[in-house]
Amino acid sequence: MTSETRALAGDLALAVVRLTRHLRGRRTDSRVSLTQLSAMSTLSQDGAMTPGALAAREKVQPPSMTRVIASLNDLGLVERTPHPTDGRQIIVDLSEAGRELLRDEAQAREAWLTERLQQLDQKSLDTLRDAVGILTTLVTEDK
Amino acid sequence: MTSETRALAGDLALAVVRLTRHLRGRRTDSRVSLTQLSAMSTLSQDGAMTPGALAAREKVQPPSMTRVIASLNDLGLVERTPHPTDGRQIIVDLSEAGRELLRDEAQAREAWLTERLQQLDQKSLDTLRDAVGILTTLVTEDK
DNA sequence: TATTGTTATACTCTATAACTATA
DNA sequence: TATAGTTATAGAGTATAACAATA
Repeated sequence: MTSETRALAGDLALAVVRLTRHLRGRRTDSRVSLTQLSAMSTLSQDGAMTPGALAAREKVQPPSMTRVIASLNDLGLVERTPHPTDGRQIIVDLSEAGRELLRDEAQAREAWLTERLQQLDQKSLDTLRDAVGILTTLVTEDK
Repeated sequence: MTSETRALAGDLALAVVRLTRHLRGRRTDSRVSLTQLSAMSTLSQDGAMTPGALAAREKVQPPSMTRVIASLNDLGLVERTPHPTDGRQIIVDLSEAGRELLRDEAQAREAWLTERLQQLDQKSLDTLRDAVGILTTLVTEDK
């Protein structure tokens, strides 16, 4: 049973790594990468926050998030405003263009994956939906 | 329904990308990366083959596979032998050390993930097991 | 001193384009 | 010519270490 779980961990790791390879490699018509979209989704769900907080939510190191924010800022998708009381910090939030992109493009983005999913039966779709919830919990749970 | 599927595709993409980030970033005591392990798994399951064939199975471009094979060769985990009749081709196969690594280390490798999984109930584990099968089909199916 | 964010630097993974050797 | 593999080069995504500004 523990050994089964270990085997499942290995299989799951390979499956998600391989799917990620496809998703990243694929041209999507979207202006943003999955890394950028992930950060934007968190801002949308949890609201404006500092770069440090966003790095923590996304589970990346602060310098990595600095770069993601800079790229999104260059695209006009996020805005940075000074922290009202602490001069060291800044607040990052989605711009109007960022919100619009999430609203209009986010779901149309994964066309390849959507097409694949449409060939599955309802039971498989339900399984994947459940799995997404479980995987999200795995990653979100604090280390 | 189609719109639900589109939403699922977006959620699934974010979930697997985030989990992959964790899996890649984590130090594992293993001598091989997930990319290397993925190629080794394919060699183990499907047997010796040319670099081109391995690139096709793994759905990467040939130059990418060249590098993976070179790194595994440096580690002594795969061996390259000339093709018996076609001087352009070579045959890549796991070495004895490579087989041993897959046998002994592969499952112990994802310690972090295994620990997380052990905190799930049986129903969630079953769901993930089913999901792994579905995800694998998604990626394996020819584009 | 401690904290926040950034800069500097480097490594992995992947790609496309161009090259070499063989068929 | 066409094919298999490699080399050259580049870009994305991530990390750690060192720094600057502020608390």
